[in-house]
Amino acid sequence: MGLNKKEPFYVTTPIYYINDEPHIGHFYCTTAADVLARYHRLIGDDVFFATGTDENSQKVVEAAREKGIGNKEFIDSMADKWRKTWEDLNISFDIFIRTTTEEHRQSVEKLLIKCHEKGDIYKKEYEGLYCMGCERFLTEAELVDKKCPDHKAEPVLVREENYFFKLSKYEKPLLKLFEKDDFALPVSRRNEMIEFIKQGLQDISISRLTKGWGIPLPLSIDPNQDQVVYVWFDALINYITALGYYKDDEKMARYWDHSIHLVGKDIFRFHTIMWPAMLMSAGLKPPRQVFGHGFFTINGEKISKTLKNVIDPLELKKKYSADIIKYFILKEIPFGKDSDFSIKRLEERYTGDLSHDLGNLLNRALNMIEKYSSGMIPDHNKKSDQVLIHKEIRNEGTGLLKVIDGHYQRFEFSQILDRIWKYINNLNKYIDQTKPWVLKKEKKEDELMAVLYNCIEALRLIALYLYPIMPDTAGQIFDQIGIKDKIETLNYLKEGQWGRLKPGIKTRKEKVLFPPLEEKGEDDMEEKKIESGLIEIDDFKKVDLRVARILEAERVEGTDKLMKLNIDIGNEKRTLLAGIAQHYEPESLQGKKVIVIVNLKPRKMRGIESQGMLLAASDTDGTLSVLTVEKDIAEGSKIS
RNA sequence: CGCGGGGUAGUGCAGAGGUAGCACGUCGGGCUCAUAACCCGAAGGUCGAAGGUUCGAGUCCUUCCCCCGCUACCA
Repeated sequence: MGLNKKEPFYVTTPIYYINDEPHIGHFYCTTAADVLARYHRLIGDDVFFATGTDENSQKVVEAAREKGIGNKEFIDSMADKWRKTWEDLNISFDIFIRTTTEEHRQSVEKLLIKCHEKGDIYKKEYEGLYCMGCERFLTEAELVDKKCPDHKAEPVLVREENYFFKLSKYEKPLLKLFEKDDFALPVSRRNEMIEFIKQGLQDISISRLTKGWGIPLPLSIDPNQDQVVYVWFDALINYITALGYYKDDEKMARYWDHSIHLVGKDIFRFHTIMWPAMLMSAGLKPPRQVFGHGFFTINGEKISKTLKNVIDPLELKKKYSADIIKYFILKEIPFGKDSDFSIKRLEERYTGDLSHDLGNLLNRALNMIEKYSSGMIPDHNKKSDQVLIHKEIRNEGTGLLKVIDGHYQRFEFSQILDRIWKYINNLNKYIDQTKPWVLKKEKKEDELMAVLYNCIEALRLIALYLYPIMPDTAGQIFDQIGIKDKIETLNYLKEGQWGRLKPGIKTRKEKVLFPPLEEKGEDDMEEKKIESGLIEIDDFKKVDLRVARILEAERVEGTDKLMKLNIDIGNEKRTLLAGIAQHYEPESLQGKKVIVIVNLKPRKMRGIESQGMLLAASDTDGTLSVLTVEKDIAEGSKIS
């Protein structure tokens, strides 16, 4: 790595789970990979950038059946959705990997056979607690109340004959791998993994009895052909399928030694322990680097489908451009840490940093050039280079190139933006100090032209530096300055020098960059009201509240809090679940008139569908009281 | 319980032994090229608590408190 050597560079995102909908967290990781890819292309490296979808999960079958379509139809439509999402968000991936392709099947087979030849795969009967939701075996220690903590379902005792991979054999080589201090980042997570290995590794099951979906084990390993490869084991292999491992493509030799996996902290262990071991077994090198980034909360809450706080990046893009979102997520979070995502913060950043600092700077510089230099880039005034204030602005600008490179090597995206913005602020200051409008009045033409040139030249550098993170914005700045070249085609090192901008070019000031948000209209107002906690009467009217009479109540088996209620809402009877079992006896509820939301989207819990929600009040002492009506009133009565 | 992360200005964060910093917000001033913008200045902190080490402690040690995650049955 480094600015002077041109090297191959291979960056990957995880392949995303095909049943998921893309959300801001996926976008975060993918953006980081995109930024790295763009930066390395810019400095002249030979870049390959892979992303894709993980499609061999058992749950595909269920999901397809639920939708009433074929498996293939389902995965094709979902894969399409993921690919389109990234395309729409201007992600510059080179390949989109799908694990249901024949190529991937061949990769998996090839790698497995290598591991098998090495003697690292064996058959063993296994008995364990299997969670259908997770598609994995759980240990006793992981269970909460005998249930899977993620899926709240009791795992089933499964006895299966499976194929195992000798992970335990690789403890020492793995520890050795971790000695390379930049193999696994950030350091905190690296240390955790080292501790984990030191506690001893267990062999892992890598196959499941077939249920008609997934990659069959190679014939030479499983003569019965009744097992498919465990989805996790096959998923990791996508990273080499992308390089044509199955056909010994030259890409494998070219890129593999330069691989960087960006992954979420949740799957860091798979990528830094299991995956390297698999590769070593197959006679391949481990990945060069794995980076585990942090997670977002949304307005302080964990991203969760049940909380309905999943933010679709494409929805967000309708109001804020991809560049704006990218700026925000990379600026706001030190890569590797967790942080919060909120529209309020995003808008604050937009107004302060993008609109007022950068947008306004470009606008004022172009305006002055139009006014004082008839829209032409003025001549580069050599004499001014000796004046301290001008010299400083030049040096800071050209010096950034190296500083930024250092931050890229360490994945410090927020620092890159910090440094660029420091420069933007200094430029604003520079204009204030040199006062071009005074120079004009005093007819100091030479100095005026020097200042104008320096401003616009500095903005050219800013655009250049900004390109990997905000490609559209950078392009627009180039356009408005009047430069015809596309940034991605330029020689970065050369363009990072001062004075590349040729005098005499006509500037092309267009629409202002990052206009104030208010102009965007009513959506905005609504958003603000919600943020401030105020709602419109119409918002309230969306909620259909009714009086209901409880017919029967019973505790839900195996839960502390859930009570199953059969209720009568006048024209129909319904079942709903309420978390009140610790506060009420079932008998005492019978016949009670209570208040329920009847138009709430039904939701299944513990296998029972709850068709509504019971309203109750609770205080900080933990007292809970169900809402009821003050006079007897017919069930089904509307509340408004 | 245990293991991690964290508690620093109104808010969001940085700092890891030597005069408490940044951004936003607030207040005051300047400027007029500009997107009610930009620039300058000020106010604002007993750095979670208590003890200790040290000439000197956000920074090291000990104990404790609180928040968050691992580990969300409040649909």
